[in-house]
Amino acid sequence: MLVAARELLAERGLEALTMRALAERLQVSPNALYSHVAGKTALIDEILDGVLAEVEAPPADLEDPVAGLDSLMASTYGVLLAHAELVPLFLARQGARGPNAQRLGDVMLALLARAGVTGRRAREALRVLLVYTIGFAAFATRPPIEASGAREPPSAEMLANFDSGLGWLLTGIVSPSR
Amino acid sequence: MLVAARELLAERGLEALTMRALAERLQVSPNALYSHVAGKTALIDEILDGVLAEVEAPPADLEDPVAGLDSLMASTYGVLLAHAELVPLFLARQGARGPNAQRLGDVMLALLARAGVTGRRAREALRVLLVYTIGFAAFATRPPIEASGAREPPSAEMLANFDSGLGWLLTGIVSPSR
DNA sequence: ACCTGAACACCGTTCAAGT
DNA sequence: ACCTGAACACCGTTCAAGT
Repeated sequence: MLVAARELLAERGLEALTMRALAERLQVSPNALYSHVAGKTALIDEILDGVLAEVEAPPADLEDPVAGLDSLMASTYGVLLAHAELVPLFLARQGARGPNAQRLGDVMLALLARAGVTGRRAREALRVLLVYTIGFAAFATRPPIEASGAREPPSAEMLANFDSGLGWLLTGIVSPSR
Repeated sequence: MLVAARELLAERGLEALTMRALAERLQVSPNALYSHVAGKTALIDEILDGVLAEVEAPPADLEDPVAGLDSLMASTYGVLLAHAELVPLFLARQGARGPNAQRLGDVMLALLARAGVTGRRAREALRVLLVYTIGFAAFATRPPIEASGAREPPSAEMLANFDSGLGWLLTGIVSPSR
């Protein structure tokens, strides 16, 4: 059922992911799905969390926690772009919940702690980094609102721009608070 | 019709904004609404753009364009928080379209130009600032995904955190490119 | 355990017709 | 110009019943 949902999403997009369409693809009646999942949002949560399994942990030989955060968020960004059709769902659900999201959050907090950022400030930094990453993926994925012309695919330039902003944020996060 | 929609939104939230509910509130049949607006998303676009009219332009006696951007984004953030129930819509629509959004974008681009940021880099900076501001409003507005405990209202601390990140971003944006 | 038939309570939108 | 009645083509979900 999860794989059928992902196929549907990949082939026909977000709006086509409907319990009824999913049932039809599985050659089953719509309500049969409720024997396997609590509801549509539970299904979506499972899909989103599954995608996060693709995020790569920073290389173990990295001694610099800030470089680790940089690497981790860049990987997350890449995974989001690779599943562009899901980005609006990540936005709507403000991330994901589930074991993979939990693990990702823990890794981020550990890296922040190693960088000397703890407690409330660490939780705030985590929020900012997630907002930035998911938000950027959303804008890279769909045309910007001032749509002036060409609709480009996620470009190397866009990725570079993401990296710049990420660097600015990380610098600020680990700099001494005012 | 627009005021009725805003009332519905304020009183009963996002999910209650339905063409049928709106029609009922206006004591009119659902399809009658289509004499006044092209469809539901057109209605939403009008509402979102209307909210942006509340954003205050930076004070005219500010000679520093970066301070102007700081002020402008802070005002935008405040307006978004004041309409928390609309933030998910801003996310979904990735901003707003309409005269007010247009004007806001133009002011931002003018300030960026005065700060020496033009062309593609200016458009990217605009995107980043919007992503950051809307994304932060979304996270300030609803519980974060790692929801560890208390659900706080948008706090002074959250606003301070927004300001910090905004400062980091602005610093990076106007610093010479690598 | 997992499915079906039937239904409930909704949606947004269109069309023809009325005033 | 602005409205209505009726309908279309959908949704997610529940319930009772079957195997």
